[in-house]
Amino acid sequence: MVTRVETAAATRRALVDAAGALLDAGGPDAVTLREVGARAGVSRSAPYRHFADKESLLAAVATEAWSEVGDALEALVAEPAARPEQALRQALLAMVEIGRTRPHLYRLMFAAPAADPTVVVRAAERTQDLFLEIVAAVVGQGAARQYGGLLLSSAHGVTHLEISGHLLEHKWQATGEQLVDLLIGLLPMD
Amino acid sequence: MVTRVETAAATRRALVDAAGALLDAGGPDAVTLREVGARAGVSRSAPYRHFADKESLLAAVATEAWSEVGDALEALVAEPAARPEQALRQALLAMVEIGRTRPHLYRLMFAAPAADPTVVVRAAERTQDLFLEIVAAVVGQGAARQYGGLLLSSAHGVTHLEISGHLLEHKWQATGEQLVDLLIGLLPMD
DNA sequence: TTGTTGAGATGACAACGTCAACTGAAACTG
DNA sequence: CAGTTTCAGTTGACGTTGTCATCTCAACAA
Repeated sequence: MVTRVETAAATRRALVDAAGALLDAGGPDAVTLREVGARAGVSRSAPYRHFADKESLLAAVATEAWSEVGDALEALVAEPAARPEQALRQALLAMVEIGRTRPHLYRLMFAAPAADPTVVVRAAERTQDLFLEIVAAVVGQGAARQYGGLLLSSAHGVTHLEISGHLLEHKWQATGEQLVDLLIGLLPMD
Repeated sequence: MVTRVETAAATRRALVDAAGALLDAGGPDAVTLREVGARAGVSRSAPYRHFADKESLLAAVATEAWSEVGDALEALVAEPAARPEQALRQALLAMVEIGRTRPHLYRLMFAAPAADPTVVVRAAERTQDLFLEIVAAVVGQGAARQYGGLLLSSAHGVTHLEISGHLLEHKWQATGEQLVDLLIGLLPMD
């Protein structure tokens, strides 16, 4: 027996998945409501039963991506972490990694704030709370707040520059990993 | 006497200016070829006499923006610069500044690489060469290449995070300026 | 059973990027 | 000078897109 709310939830899932798949495969322009609907097995304007408009659908995709990053960080925090700076390194490289494997999704996560940015920002906030914990284990509770902002910004900058083709390796002679390591080396250890 | 090449050049200028103005005023979605043409005093498909397509027009806007940043850096390099780290600070804060005043243009400058990214990248290359000089004056010629990549990435990350609404001040208790100063303070002075 | 609800389908519309065909004046050629 | 070419610009049209109004119909409530 399939209830109505069950099929509705399943459709919503299929819509978000389809949008994400199209985004990965062909970039933002490839995400059309018609194609999203087709892949989800419904028709072109069915998404309007689940999202206010196209922007809201994309916001849902971004929110899920942030949640996944949050889960990864949560795993890092949960571990014993003999070497705190190793956990920090993994956290920063996780950003570089997702940027490389899913650049369009990464861009979406940092897209221009929507009319009502609360949904995406709230998901990002949890992520940054966890990140703050990881940083505190390295530089201490007191300095974590300022260094956390710098570390997050730098890792994002490295990632975003790299997927934009602006991190010219022949000029800087540095990969994303090397820049992350260089940054961590500059930190005052607690 | 107005020659044909003169009016053509003038039209091209007007098109680029109109596109930039529309971008600043209403974001990427507000830049339609029809409106660009109208503001430039020509009609909807006139831009195709000057640019291959809409993407090429936007690439021209981005290229000009990179040139302006390059000019600003050139002025910094030309000065005597009693304190090299002050020049570096100004260079980094220039990125934060343009991001704040013209966020949509800033995003365009770091947009996804086009099919043929050579045009934009070449303009960015000059900018980064100048930036390399400024960095070398602070950390020395040898270390400039690795630290330059880090500094550029970090400043971009701070700026991009800020205009994306993801640099949560209540969490990190740090403005863009403070993060830039913090980063500079970490550098090994030559 | 009958009425209500809400997910989905369909038709339609305006706006958009883009192209083909056309126009006219400047620039060149003899 | 006349004839020809070139090319910036216009207009008409086409396919695609996001979105809305309307309709359908199965799940639920009474």
